[in-house]
Amino acid sequence: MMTKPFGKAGDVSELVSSLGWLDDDVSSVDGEDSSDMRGRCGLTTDGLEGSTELCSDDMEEDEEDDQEMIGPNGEELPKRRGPKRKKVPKVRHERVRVRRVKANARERSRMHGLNDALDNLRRVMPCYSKTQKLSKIETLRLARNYIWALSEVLDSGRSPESLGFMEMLCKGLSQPTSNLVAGCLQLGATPMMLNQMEDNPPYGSLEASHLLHVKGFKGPSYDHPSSGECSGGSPPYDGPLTPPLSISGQFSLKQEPSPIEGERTYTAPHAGHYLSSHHYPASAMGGLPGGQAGHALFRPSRYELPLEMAFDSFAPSHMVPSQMGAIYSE
DNA sequence: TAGGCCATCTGGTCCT
DNA sequence: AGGACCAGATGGCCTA
Repeated sequence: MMTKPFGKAGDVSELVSSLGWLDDDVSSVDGEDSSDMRGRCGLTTDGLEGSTELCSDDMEEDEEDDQEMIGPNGEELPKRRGPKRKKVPKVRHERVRVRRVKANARERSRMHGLNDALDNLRRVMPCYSKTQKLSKIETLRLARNYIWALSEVLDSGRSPESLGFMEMLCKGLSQPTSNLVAGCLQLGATPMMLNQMEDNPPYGSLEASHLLHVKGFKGPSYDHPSSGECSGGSPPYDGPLTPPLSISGQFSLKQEPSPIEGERTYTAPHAGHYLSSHHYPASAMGGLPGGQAGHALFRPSRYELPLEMAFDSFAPSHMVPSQMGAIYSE
């Protein structure tokens, strides 16, 4: 990944300076810390370049140390009292810089690991596409809902094909994401699913979330992930990771309070709210809009379709807009 | 142009 | 001392 110039480092140091953090007195606290702080001045790209300009201010201050202080009106100010500030050797600055560069690299690596984990999480969500990634926050919300919904299936025998299941999945999600999830669950073996077949490598460590598809899950009778073959091994890859559910049940407008988000209220449905924003995943239509290379993040609003088209593709034949109340309502 | 999302840098804190 | 983790700041990219 390319590194970017850290353009505001100078601004920060200015701010810090204006706050007096770079005052001479700082040197009496800890030489390394103060030099570390001053070392931010002039940091450019990743701290890899610009090492020569690093801490140039610091050196200038060192020189000022030996000069007479001049007041705002040109008058001579008394020489600063107190212990003479130690000159921080360049070697130390270099050490600090190297430490910072290494820390940056570690931090990048750490964040990449975090993003990889998030990607793995995306792959086991009910709607996954390599080319249309859910945002981080939406991924986490959907994962939470997914766990919650699957737990409900296990505990209460609620059918994963019920509207309630999808409602649980969509609670708290943005409307575009809700629409995406709803679309995925209803479309079954859609182009998106085919896309996943191609996109997904064998990936078995999170099989619990595939249970609806992989194991032909029908309800509580399914082996709990904590037992049997699902407990420790990695079952062979068995098709798309997303459970290709088809919502065959009648939509109801019943709103249940969320046990995991009590503060959120889902009010009475707005007529035609479901898919009302016309947001529609292009991959569900069999392809992505061209161009826009380099930005894989899911931008649902880019894939707008007229509401009628969306319904034609999403909704079961028996479903009418008036029945599709507040899948998502906020 | 505003807003959302992201990657990166950074300093602070805690732990080993 | 150094690494992991965290949160704030910042700028880039993209879309509406």
